[in-house]
Amino acid sequence: MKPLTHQIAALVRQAIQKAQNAGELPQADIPAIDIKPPRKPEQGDYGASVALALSKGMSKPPLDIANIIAKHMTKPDFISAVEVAPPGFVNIRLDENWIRDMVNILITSGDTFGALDIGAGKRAQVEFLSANPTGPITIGRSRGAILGDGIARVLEATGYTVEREYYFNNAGVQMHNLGESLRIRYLKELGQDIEIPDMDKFYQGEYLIDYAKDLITEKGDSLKDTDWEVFKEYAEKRMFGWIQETCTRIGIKHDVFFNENTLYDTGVVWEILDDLKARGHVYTSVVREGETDEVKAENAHLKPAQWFRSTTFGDEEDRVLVKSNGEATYTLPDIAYHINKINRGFDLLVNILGADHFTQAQVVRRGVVALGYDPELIHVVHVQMVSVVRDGKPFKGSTRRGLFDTLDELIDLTSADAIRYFLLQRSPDSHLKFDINVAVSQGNENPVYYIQYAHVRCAGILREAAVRGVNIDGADLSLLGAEELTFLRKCLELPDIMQIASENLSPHTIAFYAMELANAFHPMYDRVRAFADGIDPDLQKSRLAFYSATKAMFKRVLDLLDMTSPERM
RNA sequence: GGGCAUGUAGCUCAGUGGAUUAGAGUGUUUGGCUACGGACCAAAAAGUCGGGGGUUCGAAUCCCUCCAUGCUCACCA
Repeated sequence: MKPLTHQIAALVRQAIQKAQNAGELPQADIPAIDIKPPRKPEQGDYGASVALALSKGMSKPPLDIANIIAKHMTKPDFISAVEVAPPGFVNIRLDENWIRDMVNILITSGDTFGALDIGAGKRAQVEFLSANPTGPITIGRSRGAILGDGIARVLEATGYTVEREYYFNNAGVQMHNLGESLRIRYLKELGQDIEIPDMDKFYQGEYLIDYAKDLITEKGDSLKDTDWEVFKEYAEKRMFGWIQETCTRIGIKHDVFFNENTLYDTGVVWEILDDLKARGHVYTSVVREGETDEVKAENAHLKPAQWFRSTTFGDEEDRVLVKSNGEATYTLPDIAYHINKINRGFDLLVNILGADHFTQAQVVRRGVVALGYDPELIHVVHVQMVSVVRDGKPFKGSTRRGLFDTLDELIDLTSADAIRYFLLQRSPDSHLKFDINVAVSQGNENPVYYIQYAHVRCAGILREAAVRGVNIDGADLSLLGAEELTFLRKCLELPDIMQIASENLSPHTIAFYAMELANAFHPMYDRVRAFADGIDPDLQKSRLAFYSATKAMFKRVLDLLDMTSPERM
């Protein structure tokens, strides 16, 4: 089904047009019609404020306009009443029997409830977690990973065919450093007295010591005169396996692993460079065009590099594509990669990056424009930093040093469900504080339990029903009262939530909704008993049907978040 | 100094121009368990929506400005 607000907005628009055609309202542009629940439930289920916005252009009091709109509104089966309220709201009441029928819909097809077709026939690609495989996944990086997978799930649920891709940066200096670091560990493990070089470049993670030991077990000292490349290959392979293992633990599975190396192997990187040159966007120089003599003198010792004249496309300064030593910077293959993605024919490209990559993403975007491609296809979602807190104090780590704040460690301490929810519940724009103590806790402050407990309670009712031999055949839904209807109204919001989450690439709205849904459930559960003393068999049946639907609803929402739906806790 | 983002209850955060009274969770205070599992429920207190201007019927939301915080401005990736 389509979101109710969109269906109602269409009806309001039709009513305005009918009134205009009948000469009861003057011709005027109709603005976007926003449908929201009124502040107070007794004012109706949904309301439109469009009469207020039309008042000026139509030179009529908003209340009059609202009355005319209401008069021309058609009422499909889901609407029972259209009312007008000052200063000019058009309010809609849903038909209660239609709402009750939600129970049947949820029982029979709850697993697809809220699915939309806005991406039908379209292919989307979500690229996330891409990085040098120089270390395990940290908590900081896991935010982008969870968000990327969350976005992919939302897009799937709203009709897109989705590919999840990992761009594997296995070329470049950092990987060289990783190989060199392993080589040194290997030689040290062999007993050689080697000084650990420049701390900035050396990866200190203890896992490299383990890898070195494993290498000695496998190959003995046969690699002692080998250079860094063999070690890089080995470290990369091990690291890749580790990262994938962690992904599996948290429920993330990529469909495509794209190796940066292939861009070099196929020569695409240099084709892109030639294309940029042919278009006149590249120049060869020691320093940027227009630099002062002072800067020129400082850099006089360098050989010329090749520069992308990105200032043509609004950049603050030009960027190096090929260093004076002849190697490409990260920028050039990154542009080539994005061109590659565009050429694969996706309708939507989503790229999850840390906020620290903002400038880089802008440069790539300008490169795409310079090559004559449409950058609008590419949606970059920047996640703000995660600051990890433990016992009220900042908790920091670094991929290059030891094993601090890894996602693995956090999964060990908490659960995949808790991490999923915590990292998904906030807007990507917010600076997320991850409190390890809260995530670890099994108490009230942890919303994961509150949501899952709703599902557990429903499961408990179903178990009780089985014991009592009660089933839902022939349940009379008209027996469901105001409390149940309030909850079902909340369920009806899911399609709207899905649309917002899909269009804005914001799965956190679903996480919030899950909390609201649980918040609507628990108070009702306390008052609406299925099997307490004195409840007659017909009412037991209808309430059992209702809780069966409720269970399906929580299962659906938890599935959307890729969280488990426990039967017991 | 430039760019991006953030600033909403003690804390963590929703809120994509609409309803005399700005929401949720948590925390605080008070009350409720012979239970379809209390990991729950009920109630209360708690806010100059960072400050100041502006736009209009109407602003937490849009514009300007100032303040504060994070990230970023490499021939690193």
